[in-house]
Amino acid sequence: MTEPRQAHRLHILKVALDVPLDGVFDYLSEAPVQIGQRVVVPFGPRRQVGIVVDLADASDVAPAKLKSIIQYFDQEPVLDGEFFSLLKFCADYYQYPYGQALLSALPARLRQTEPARARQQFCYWLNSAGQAADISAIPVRQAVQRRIFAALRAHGRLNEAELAELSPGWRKGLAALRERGWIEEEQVYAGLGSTLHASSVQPELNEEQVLAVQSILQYRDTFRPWLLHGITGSGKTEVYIRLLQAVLEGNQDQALVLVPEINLTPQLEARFRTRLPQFPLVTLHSNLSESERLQNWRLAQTGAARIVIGTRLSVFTPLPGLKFMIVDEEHDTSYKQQDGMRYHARDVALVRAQRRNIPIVLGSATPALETWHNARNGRYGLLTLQQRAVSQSQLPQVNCVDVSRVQMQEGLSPQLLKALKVRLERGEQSLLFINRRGYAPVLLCNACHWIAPCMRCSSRLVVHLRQGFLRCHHCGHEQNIVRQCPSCGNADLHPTGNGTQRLEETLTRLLPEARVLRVDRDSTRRKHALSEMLSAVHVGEVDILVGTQMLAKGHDFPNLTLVGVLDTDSALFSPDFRAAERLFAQLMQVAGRAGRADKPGEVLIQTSFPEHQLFNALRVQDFAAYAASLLQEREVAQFPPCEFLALIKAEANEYGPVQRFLQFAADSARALGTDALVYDPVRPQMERLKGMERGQLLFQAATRQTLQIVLRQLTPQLRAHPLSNKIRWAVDVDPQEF
DNA sequence: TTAATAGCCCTG
DNA sequence: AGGGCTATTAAC
Repeated sequence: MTEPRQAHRLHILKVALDVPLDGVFDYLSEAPVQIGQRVVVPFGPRRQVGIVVDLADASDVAPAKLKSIIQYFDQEPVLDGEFFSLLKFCADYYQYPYGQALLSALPARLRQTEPARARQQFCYWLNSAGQAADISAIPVRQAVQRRIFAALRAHGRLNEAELAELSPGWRKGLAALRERGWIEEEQVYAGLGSTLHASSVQPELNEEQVLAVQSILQYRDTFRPWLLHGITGSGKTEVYIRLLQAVLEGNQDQALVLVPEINLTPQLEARFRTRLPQFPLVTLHSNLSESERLQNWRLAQTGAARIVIGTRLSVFTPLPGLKFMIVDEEHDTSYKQQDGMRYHARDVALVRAQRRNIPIVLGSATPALETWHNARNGRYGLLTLQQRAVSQSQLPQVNCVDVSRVQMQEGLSPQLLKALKVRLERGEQSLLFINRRGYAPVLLCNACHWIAPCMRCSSRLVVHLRQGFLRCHHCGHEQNIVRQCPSCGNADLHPTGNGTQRLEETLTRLLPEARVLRVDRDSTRRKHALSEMLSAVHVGEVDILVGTQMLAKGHDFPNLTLVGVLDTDSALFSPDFRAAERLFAQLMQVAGRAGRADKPGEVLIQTSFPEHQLFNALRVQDFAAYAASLLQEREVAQFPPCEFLALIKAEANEYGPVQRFLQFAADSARALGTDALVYDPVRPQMERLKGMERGQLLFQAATRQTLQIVLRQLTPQLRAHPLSNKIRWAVDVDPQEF
């Protein structure tokens, strides 16, 4: 790791820029500059933000070409060597230009040429006059003022986040107190968190949890990946908390916790904040404003934040004291970046842990097959939590309903309807899980079987009856509902199949006494809609929840005892080899929603294939057995995790150039004499998307190294190809979607 | 990627 | 000649 050096007599700077070109650019510098510093440079006719990655005293570039730095951000903390080396590794591994990789890992504010200003926040306390004052001096009607005053008395110093919890109108109240001359203030780095709700209650750990904590703590300051395999409710979070406590206590070290999406961050964050109030904590996710993001990132970079909870991008956050990492729900697909540099945050985290020589814990109830494979072959330590730590509750009973053998009523089997009625009578809650939002997935002509297609995608338009339009869920295209079949002129067009809206409608009709709530992307678009809905469920204002996969994750509903699953069969025979793995993970997760407290749960799955091994494994909640059978399939097919894949994806207005470009790629790769298996260019599932014709080229190899060798030589050839600028293309190493 | 400019057809 | 368009090229 390179320490920042001063440029004394050296005056050539190697600057990385956010441009899709290999290599860095040389600039002249009049002033001393440090490696890791941000600068503004002239680049062609424009100005760009750059990062100084190296210093030199000579340049290969013609002296006349060399330009000077326009601006130095020399007041900012510099980027450290670990940041450079991790992104260098990723740029190489994922075939992405180094400069772009570096810049894309920075908060947006730092990619702009304007000086970056983080949000300034203050903390407040009572000065001696305030301490001497009495609350009776504040009129009773000034409730906010009184509350703030009382809180400052009780807690000493309060930051803005803490004050905001007291009242949304805290600024006014505080201004009034300041007016009285009672307040003292100081700039503070906010986001670090609140100690208002600190809790010192340490729940008792069960044996498995104790073993997990002890095992992991045996190997500090060593690269050691652990799979913490724990079913929903088995107490993984408590294990994380104990580990963080042990790792961070009594030092200045830092820990990074990766989470899949903002959706479940608030819960984890809240628990960490109450249980670990002694460690300043910041979050990094896309819901932050840019100034908050920059501030939190800086707190991480300077070491002020001891715990960082973040989504995939935060895996690159500079953390000088990083000693421990957690990747929660490590199987989650949102860890894979699907554009730009297509990195997998879990894999990058593993690389980072290895280079830093620190332990890393991957937690999941349904690990990715890659991770499971490594745990089974001993490369990762395997720790299992099988008991449900939350209570003495039992695992849910999983049953399949064979939909080919029963008379269905608008998508609902008699068994499922009956089960719903039973919960209604008992005053318990049910969840119906259906992965299709909208009213009906297709609009069908009964006479000629024409189906309303999307003009820009290879997909069907989904009927949104209430809003009165058809919508493509892939490109967002909307149009009025067609009244007459454009193919045969028939006016007999029917919304066919079940979506969340229709299911909601059906339930309201069949079970009029039930209070039905639909939770999908459409109904939760409003800012706090989801959390409002979830709390409505919690206080018992809802009997039946109808929802998409967004309900599968991380929400506990103690009174929920039935989960019905509709329409899963498409994933069972999907051409995507990971579809079944994902379905299994999803069903395990939904099953975990049922019967969390002392009430036993039931899961009813409607399927035409009740004997499918996936359901058999689900019935006994046996991840290991199902994983073993999947692994066997993958071995035969030579698919991951047994072998490794890379994909070149390309798209353009017409398929012709896409095909020619990919054929060139295939021919060149073969000409390079690679050991990788180079397939022929094919069209993906979704042949056309957003008006673009798509194609892809698959590479398969026994080792990552083999793929790396061929891609390293091939990518520059592709960049130089005449079609390179006419089509859109990208290399996807370890692709997740095909 | 961006943006300047080279080249080209067209009109007048 | 000059407008308006696309293709090409350079960027430290």
